[in-house]
Amino acid sequence: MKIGELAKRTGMAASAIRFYESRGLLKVASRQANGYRDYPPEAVAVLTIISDAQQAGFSLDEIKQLLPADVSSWQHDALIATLQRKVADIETLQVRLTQNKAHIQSLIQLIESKPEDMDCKLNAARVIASMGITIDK
Amino acid sequence: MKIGELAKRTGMAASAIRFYESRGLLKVASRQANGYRDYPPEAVAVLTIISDAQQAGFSLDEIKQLLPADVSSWQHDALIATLQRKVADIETLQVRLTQNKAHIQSLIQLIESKPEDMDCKLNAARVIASMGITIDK
DNA sequence: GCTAAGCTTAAAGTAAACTTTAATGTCAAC
DNA sequence: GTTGACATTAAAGTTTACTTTAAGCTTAGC
Repeated sequence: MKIGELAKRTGMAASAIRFYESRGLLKVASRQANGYRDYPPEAVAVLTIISDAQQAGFSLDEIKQLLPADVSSWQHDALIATLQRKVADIETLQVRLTQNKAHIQSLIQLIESKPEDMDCKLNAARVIASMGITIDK
Repeated sequence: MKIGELAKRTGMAASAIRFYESRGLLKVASRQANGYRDYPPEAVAVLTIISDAQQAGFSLDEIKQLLPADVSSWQHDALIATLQRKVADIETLQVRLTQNKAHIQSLIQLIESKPEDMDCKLNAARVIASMGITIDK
């Protein structure tokens, strides 16, 4: 498959795919007789992994560590340790998000129940104060 | 409080604080007689909000929308709409994180249960294949 | 045979979020 | 009264993750 189709299938730009190759995340694609890159179907899966890992908060360098050029050289323990660190990171972020969400929701409550006679500035101050208290770590 | 102490208290670099001011996230600090920035204690809370919001995946521009320069000019409805959009964003992110976490965990299971007699390449291929399947959106 | 779409490359550009640099000013301590 | 820590500014530099550009092949359709 040529780069355009791979791009279409993964939703990525062809330029991004070439970029990943240049950064060593993708092994150098074989070429057709005309010099065009020729990808095997598995390339879709690899790009999907890259995009998913990115969404999970991995940087391209981290992903590169997870997907070394030579697949057969994966280091069992290092790989597991990395993955476990990521799970821990995700859990930390989840706790954070849950708290922030609760705090934003109580803020919405607070603003919606704003007493009509309370002047704008006081209300704003109250909002700020509540954010300071509730979003605080 | 001067910028150095604010930096120490928030764990941010002074240059970052000046940068936030320049980008309009922080209202322009008042100055001491000597020209040094002078911050009220609340500045710590505001910076904490900024840092928390960032960790939750908000860009500085988004945070700026949440924390306009002139606090007294907050528009009730717009504010609530913004906050509700943020809750929705957080929920989207939560779903994604939950999925990614599950996928990483099943990957760990898979790698840990690697049959001893399975050669490296086959195992790696299995891992890749499973990532394609499991991490897929 | 021509045009348009799609491929190639290297190199430059972009956006976000800062940091670093350089040149200078202030202030507390010795 | 000079050293050293901390402050100021504008401007340039950095990193990440790409995109865009320019200039030039290849290929499919009319």
